[in-house]
Amino acid sequence: MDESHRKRGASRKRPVKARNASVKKADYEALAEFRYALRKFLAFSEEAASKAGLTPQQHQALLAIKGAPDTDWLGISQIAERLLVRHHTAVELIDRLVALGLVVRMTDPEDGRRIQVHVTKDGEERLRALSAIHIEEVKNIQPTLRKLLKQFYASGGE
Amino acid sequence: MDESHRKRGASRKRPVKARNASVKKADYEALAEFRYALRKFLAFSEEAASKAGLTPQQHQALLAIKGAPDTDWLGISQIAERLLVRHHTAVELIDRLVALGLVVRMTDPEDGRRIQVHVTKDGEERLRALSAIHIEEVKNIQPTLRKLLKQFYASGGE
DNA sequence: GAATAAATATCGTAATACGATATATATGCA
DNA sequence: TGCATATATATCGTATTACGATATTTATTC
Repeated sequence: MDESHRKRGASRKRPVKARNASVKKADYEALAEFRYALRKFLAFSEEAASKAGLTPQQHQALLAIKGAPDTDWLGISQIAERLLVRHHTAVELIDRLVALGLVVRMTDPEDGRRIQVHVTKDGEERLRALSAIHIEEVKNIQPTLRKLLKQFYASGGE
Repeated sequence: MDESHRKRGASRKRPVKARNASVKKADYEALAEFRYALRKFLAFSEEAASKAGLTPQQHQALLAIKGAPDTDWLGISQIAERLLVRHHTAVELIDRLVALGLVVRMTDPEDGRRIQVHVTKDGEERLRALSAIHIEEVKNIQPTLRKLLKQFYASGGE
């Protein structure tokens, strides 16, 4: 729809910003490959979590808590932030993790509204096993990912 | 569950593969950060697709088709493969895209069982706009992603 | 100490991926 | 040729889960 604009742009010495004027076959291929790689990694992660008896979100919640800088617990809202979901979604998620005995709720002594979500011994063990194989996997896919990212250096711009 | 094995391994001069023996705080943080970055990118993508009137999966289906090497169409099964979903999930997904007028079904002249899913003019335009901003975004997050990946070079091993 | 804000919780709903199953076409082989 | 089996796509009912709307509890402010 911007063909005419491109033409006008092309009449200048240098087009200001070609934007979506030219997205080439190679660009689609690069994006598609990149997304496929991400999906593969995410699928690997889901499979691993599933084998450990966890849903992907449960795994990510545990990781968010143990991966928090400085502390070993998080509040509901902070978990929601890190997981990019709404507060009440985090509430429900934590409900299920509590039911599984993988986290516990403790009211914050300094603010009665807030609760601290702590990972239990059992939760920590499962997360540790999962994390170990994830580190391996990230190492494995790193070269592929780097190669795919590199394709975008010269892409799409003009 | 493999604690005993670890113990036995630890009695050797050098543990063969410490695996999940030691996953440190920094490892959890690195994994958590990495996943957060992926979520952010995926959220950006969802938002962009949504603004274009598409679900994330619809966007990915269009991208998979136009991003297929050598051809400009794909069969249902191939779409399912690239999207890592079951065949019938892809069928339903394509149903919705057909309803939106973004793709069309054409029976393959060489195999009556197979159908070719082609992207329409309208579908292509939407995908082009989406792809342009995605290329921009990937360029933007590249440095962050590379930095995060780098953290895994020395991680978790032993 | 009443009003407002912040954190967490509850409930009903909608979207979608899935398993089980069905249909249509192709292929192999006696 | 014709039947058995395989492959590709389609249909239907179900379960999971994230969400919006709303409620409850505790803090804060003036």
